[in-house]
Amino acid sequence: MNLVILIGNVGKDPEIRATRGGSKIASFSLATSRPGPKDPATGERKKVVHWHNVVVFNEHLVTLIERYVTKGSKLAVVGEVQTRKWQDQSGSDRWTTEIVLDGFRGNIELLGDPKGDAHEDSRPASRSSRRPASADLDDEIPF
Amino acid sequence: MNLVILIGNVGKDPEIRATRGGSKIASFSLATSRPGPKDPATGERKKVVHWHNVVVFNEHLVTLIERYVTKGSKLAVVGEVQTRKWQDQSGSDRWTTEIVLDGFRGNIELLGDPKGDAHEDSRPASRSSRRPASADLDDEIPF
Amino acid sequence: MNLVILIGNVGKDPEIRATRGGSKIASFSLATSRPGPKDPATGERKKVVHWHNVVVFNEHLVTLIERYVTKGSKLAVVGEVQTRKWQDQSGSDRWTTEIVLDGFRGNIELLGDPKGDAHEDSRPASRSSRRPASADLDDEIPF
Amino acid sequence: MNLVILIGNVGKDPEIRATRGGSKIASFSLATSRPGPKDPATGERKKVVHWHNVVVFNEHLVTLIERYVTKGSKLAVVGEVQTRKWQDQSGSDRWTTEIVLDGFRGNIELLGDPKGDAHEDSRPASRSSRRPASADLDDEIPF
DNA sequence: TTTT
DNA sequence: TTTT
Repeated sequence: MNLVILIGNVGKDPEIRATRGGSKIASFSLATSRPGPKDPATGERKKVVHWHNVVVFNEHLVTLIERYVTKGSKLAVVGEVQTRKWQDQSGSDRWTTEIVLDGFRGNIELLGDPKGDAHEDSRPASRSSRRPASADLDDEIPF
Repeated sequence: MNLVILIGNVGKDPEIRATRGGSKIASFSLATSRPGPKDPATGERKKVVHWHNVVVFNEHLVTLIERYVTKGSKLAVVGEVQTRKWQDQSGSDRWTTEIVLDGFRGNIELLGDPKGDAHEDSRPASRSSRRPASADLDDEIPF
Repeated sequence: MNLVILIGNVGKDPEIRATRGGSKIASFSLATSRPGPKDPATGERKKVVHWHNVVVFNEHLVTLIERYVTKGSKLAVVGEVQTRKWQDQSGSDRWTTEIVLDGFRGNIELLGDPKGDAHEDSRPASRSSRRPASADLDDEIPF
Repeated sequence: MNLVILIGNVGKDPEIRATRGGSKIASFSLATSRPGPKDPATGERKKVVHWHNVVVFNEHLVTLIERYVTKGSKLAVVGEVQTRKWQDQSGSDRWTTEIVLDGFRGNIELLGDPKGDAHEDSRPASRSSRRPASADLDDEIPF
């Protein structure tokens, strides 16, 4: 078993790229945070933040991301932890760890966007930057 | 939320080290595996294996690891994904991702060891290398 | 291991009661939903909803619930599944299953309330029904 | 999100039944346990046990259960909590909560059986009661 | 680097 | 690099 559950906010607009095979991959960074230890001076808790690289191969989820996820979106993500090895320009081994959503593994739940409207399960309002109304997949232009 | 659940096998005997503060930290690698895609030629499924670096700060769990966990042990681990930044010898930024078990966060369940006896919830049989009978913490008989 | 993770909406204002020992317990119902199968006629997906009885023994979390959780709140909940046996008025055995948040087990993350302001990690705005300013635990002003 | 992860032991041999549609359903009880509070008299921790009703609709997993799971098997189970309503003989409403493994949701990992051989990922040894060699799906009799 |  |  290899299961990760994260709830957090997206750091930048997701990147969508295509594989040589023609399928799409989405990737984005996600910040999870929790209250840290109390500052003995001020009595306040600073947040402890961790950043995660999320990579999505599941076609349905890539479509969801293209439509609804932007910088600042709050998401719940279910995936797998994977570390892959690569070589840097000097030929040394390097490792990168990613949260991977692939095949039937993995899920995403939309929990709201920075403008304050959560659209989980609902038809989204217009999303100027990424979501011109004319591109809406379920609402094909009626003329 | 930042929650990871892994079930897998320990790659080497865990390392135990002490912090400057005197508390103990355990670390080990854990392999999770799942059936991969079918080989079209042989019809067999190769396993897909992922390795994870697990780091344990929780004192109770470090004790458990010292007593019962060795190379080959099968474990369930509940923790948090954390990526930390460090500088390599050339001064470049590098990142390492670990599965961290800290404070009340995190848990370990023993699911068996390579010799085939699972000791979850039971008093362990002797564990020659790591577990001389005289070191048994619950059964201190000093003579 | 016995771990449940739910994200959903609270069905009614939580109930808070005290044990004979003087500690507080919070309980509420939580609805999780996911897209169901497509209706072949309309092509629409109805939501499939499941309701859960959540019971919270953890003192810190009870305080959080008293302050911030009302009917409609969206929450992430981490707990344990527990089924307990009881006798109905005719003396027959009955079973009730609950999602229990107890001791160090269990956590709650606030994901927004029906009025649209998520207060995760932030000082809440006034919460008329449940949250008269004078009851605010961090701002005790006894006059 | 509605996600449950259990690790425990199967209480009885699973029951397999067919739906009117011809598909198979497996069901079994699973006991999870954890160390309870220390008995102040003896200093020992009794185990706290919880029983769960697991129902499996996923065809692949039903096959796995038929082949490998018997009373005493240790399993990891990933599923969903679902409560359904029914009427008892007097016509009163009753509720039953189950851990459901359905569609792509849900997974099972074999962690060992009571005879001590874990067969996760491996071809099983003979399993007298449920596993006559001639019924082995991957090892069809070659004559 | 593990395990079945 | 996010969010409240």
